[in-house]
Amino acid sequence: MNIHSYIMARTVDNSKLEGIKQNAIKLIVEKGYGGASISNIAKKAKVAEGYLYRFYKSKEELVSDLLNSKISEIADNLEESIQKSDSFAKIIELLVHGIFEMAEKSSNDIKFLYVMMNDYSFSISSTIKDRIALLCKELNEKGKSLSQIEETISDEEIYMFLVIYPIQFINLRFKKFFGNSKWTNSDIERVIAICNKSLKSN
Amino acid sequence: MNIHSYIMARTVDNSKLEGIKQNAIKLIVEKGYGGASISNIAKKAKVAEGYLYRFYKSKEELVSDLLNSKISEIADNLEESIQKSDSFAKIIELLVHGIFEMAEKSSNDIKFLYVMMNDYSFSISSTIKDRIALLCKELNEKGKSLSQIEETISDEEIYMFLVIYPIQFINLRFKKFFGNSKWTNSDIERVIAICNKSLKSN
Amino acid sequence: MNIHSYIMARTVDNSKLEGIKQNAIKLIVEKGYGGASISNIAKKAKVAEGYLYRFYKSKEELVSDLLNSKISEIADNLEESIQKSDSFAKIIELLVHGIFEMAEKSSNDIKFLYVMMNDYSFSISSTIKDRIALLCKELNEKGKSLSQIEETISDEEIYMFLVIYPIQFINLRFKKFFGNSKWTNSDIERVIAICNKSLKSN
Amino acid sequence: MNIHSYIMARTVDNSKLEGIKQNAIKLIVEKGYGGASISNIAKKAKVAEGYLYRFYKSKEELVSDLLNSKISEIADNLEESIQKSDSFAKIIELLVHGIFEMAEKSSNDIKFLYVMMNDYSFSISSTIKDRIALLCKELNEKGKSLSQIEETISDEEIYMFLVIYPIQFINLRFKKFFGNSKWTNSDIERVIAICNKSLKSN
DNA sequence: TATGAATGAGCCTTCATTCAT
DNA sequence: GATGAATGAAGGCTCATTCAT
Repeated sequence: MNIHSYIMARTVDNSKLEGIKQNAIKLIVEKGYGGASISNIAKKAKVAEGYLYRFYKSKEELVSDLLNSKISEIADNLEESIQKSDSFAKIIELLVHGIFEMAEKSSNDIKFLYVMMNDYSFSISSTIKDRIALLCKELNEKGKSLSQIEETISDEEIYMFLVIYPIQFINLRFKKFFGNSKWTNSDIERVIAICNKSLKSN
Repeated sequence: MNIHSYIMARTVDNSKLEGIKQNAIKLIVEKGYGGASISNIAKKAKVAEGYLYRFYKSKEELVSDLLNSKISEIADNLEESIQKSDSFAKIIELLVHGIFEMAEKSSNDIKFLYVMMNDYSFSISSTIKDRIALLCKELNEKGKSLSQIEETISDEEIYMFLVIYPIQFINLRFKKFFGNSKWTNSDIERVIAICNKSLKSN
Repeated sequence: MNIHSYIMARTVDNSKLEGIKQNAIKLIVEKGYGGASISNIAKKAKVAEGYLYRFYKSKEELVSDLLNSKISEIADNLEESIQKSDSFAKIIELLVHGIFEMAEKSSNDIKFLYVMMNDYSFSISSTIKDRIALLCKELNEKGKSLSQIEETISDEEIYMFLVIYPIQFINLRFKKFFGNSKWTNSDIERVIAICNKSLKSN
Repeated sequence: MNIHSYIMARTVDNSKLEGIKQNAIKLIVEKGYGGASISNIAKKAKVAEGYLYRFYKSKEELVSDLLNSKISEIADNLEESIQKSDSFAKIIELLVHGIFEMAEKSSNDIKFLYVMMNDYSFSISSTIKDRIALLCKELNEKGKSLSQIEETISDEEIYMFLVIYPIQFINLRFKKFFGNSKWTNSDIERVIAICNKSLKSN
């Protein structure tokens, strides 16, 4: 095997794996975990049923990995937002925009996150949970040291507003609970404003 | 047949249906919709598998009814809170306490609500959705007429804070995401304070 | 209990049993043996499910009895036709008319007979089978002694023409295999003519 | 993979599907549609239960296909008999022999046909029904143009004698209604003679 | 007598998973 | 690597039958 074919193989491979992942997410969102059969996922990803088992040893592992990887994206987003900013307001802005971008780019991803995070049968790996908790703590401390967030705010509340609130908002829109689906820039600004108002010291 | 046995019969009957409902909720929370098999539900409820079909014509109907009935409890709670109060702060207080009480009385119910509301494969009946939207609107108008909530607040945001936030908070605790499970009275007061701060005019 | 109520009871009783029988026949014809559930039969007969088991110890027994009783009607018809006639042609005429009348009076009965006779999972009691065979033999002998049927005709052929042929013809019509459903008097005459032509000596 | 194993693979494969078909037919004949469970069919065919669903999307489809395919054999038989013959008597001879051969080769097939054709819950595809009706018409016209069958004979009567009569006769024998099971060559000749006598002009 | 609640075996079907090719 | 035939456990659901009332 020469370099060329090696690169080809890798390319083909990754696109196939990516197809599996995306269709798994899509089907789980649409039909739930039980409704997303391996057979359907494979069919939509144009891959043989058995192929999937080269990467994951079970359906559960596939979904678990997917959940952890998508949550990690949120954590990455959080981390970057912290690193890139010097004020608490800036962090919120970056983070919330980041989450909305994720929703814009792939609505299924954010729906998937929404569905899977709010569940007792699947759970996020404790490593990632710890990472997120730590980032919330760091953010909280930073905000307080800058006197930009209220003293009484807990790490948990940081998480509630910066992670849960945007995800819930976006999915409420997807579900058209209050009629309007999707969102405008002013909706995003509004979410940012709410977070600011709720957390910041006055 | 005397009165006693009559009452017994009725009691036994209702307790069977109640057992089905509660064990369905419990199993769905623990294992998800797919993981909660009719066979398991029946076994735990100490009832024959087929018996369940006297009340519901399918598993889906059972779960749908359960979801709608639990959501209705929240709506009832909301409605009562509005009726019993004369200030916006009082409404929030009653409502949030009501939700925590529900969680206290039956943690599975609030977990079930959390799991099922955050899902794309099951949905709340539009009647109940409309009812809740209307109550949020009413509440918003009332709050604004009393100048107790900010002018920019939407009905949707009322819903986000008064319904979503408490449910998310409670389940975050159940999941021990930030270490501590359960909650104290001061946690409840804190949730109320957050809602007030976030919504009220200043 | 006085005579009046006794008669009443019997009357009610028989009508209920009759309802069970007729609805069983109807449902079996429409949906097959498996599709005719005791629950459905009872519902249509306006009787409790368990009531049926006062008369028959199983669903199979019910259907078996029904089959034998309807076959017996054919046998009775055959017997009467023989007794009432002095020529072979007259017998055929009476018998065929009798079968068409049965179909006219209750299409379900003749359909039921058609469905159940052509089956390997249910069978006619050997007593009735013997009775019919005997009647065919008697008829054959009578026809031959009168030199009205061909010498080579067997008892079996008598049965094929006098019982099977009319039943098959009627049901072919019910099924509209050749377009036309139901029949006219001339269709009946035609069946009689065919039987005569096929069996009689020339 | 060599040619031999290739052939083997194909053989095994077809034999599995064939096993499913034959055992389905056998069990339906023995126990009726409801009594022939997928589980039993699969067990007898030495195949996993689920395997069946690679070929048919439901039990009903399996049985429907089987019925239509067996009826088609009769239609093929009819068609060939017409094509190969120049006289009406020859057609009858070929056709009746063909049906008896089918019964000889696989008694279950003819029993299955007998059971399923005489039923109101399953029905032959209208395409095949039309084809048979057309063949009967063709046969009738041919016979009449040759002055070999009576003017009054209808297409329906052609069907009654050439298709129904032999099938009914064979199954009457299988059921030993008149004692004797199976048949001899002279029985076959007798069926042919009856058909001729009944239909032909004199 | 008559009911219908309650049972549980068994049905059809789906689907995660394995493995020979 | 990649396929998809084949498996069989388990799922939802139906239904004949029993029995307390």
